[in-house]
Amino acid sequence: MISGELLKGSLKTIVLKILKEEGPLHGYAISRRVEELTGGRIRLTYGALYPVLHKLESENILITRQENFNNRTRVYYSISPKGHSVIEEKVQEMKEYIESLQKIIELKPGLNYA
Amino acid sequence: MISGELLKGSLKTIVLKILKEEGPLHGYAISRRVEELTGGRIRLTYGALYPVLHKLESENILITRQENFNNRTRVYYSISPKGHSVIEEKVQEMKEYIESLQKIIELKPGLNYA
DNA sequence: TTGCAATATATAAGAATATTAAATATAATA
DNA sequence: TATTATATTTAATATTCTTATATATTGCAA
Repeated sequence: MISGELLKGSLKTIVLKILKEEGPLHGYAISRRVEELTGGRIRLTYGALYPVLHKLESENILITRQENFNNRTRVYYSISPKGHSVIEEKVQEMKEYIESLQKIIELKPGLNYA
Repeated sequence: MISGELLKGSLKTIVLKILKEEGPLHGYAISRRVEELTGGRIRLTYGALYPVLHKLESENILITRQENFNNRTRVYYSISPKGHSVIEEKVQEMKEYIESLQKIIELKPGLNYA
């Protein structure tokens, strides 16, 4: 698995994008979906995931709906009207970030300046 | 500029890859090179950069050479023998991470499961 | 039928890592 | 002369993640 170090800062964008395209989903399902999409390489720990979901809800970026399923509570999250523009920004930012990282990762041996 | 949030966890790999391909370089030059490569989108703040360089040196991943240039001290960093294998791992990890992020970012609207 | 894995959410303690700001100092340029 | 660029360092603070713990049900296998 990819070290959690790299995940820092991306978690919010990952959650929002998944919810935008495939929501409403509950926390556990988001986590499984990310694992599935990335071949198990990215795993969202619940200690990080749920606090992020709660924060996004408190910021009115996500809205929730509670349901009972087999006596277990499920909290379904989806994007609020306000949330959509936030997601577009976050996704755009991540695309630029990925492009930037690729320019560095694909560097070939160059001149040595010293 | 890209929010620092995303940078977390990537900084070390960025520094190591730059030094591998274009080192030896001093801290200030590393920062400028990253800015140049990413069109100003990634800026390494010195409060983050120098502590990382010091840490990598203390872990024997980087080695240093001090020089005087116009009465200013420059500390040139380069990769130690031990460092090369560390870099390969880090770069490979980042490649996989980028691939994983792309799978999420490129998601198209799908079935709504709820 | 007993125990384990999977499902489902929540939160506290701690570690790691970045930002911001402040300090220091010289050279080059306007 | 004042500002910008060069060059490094460190402390205080904020953020964000991991790990561990708690709770509780369902389904499957031994």
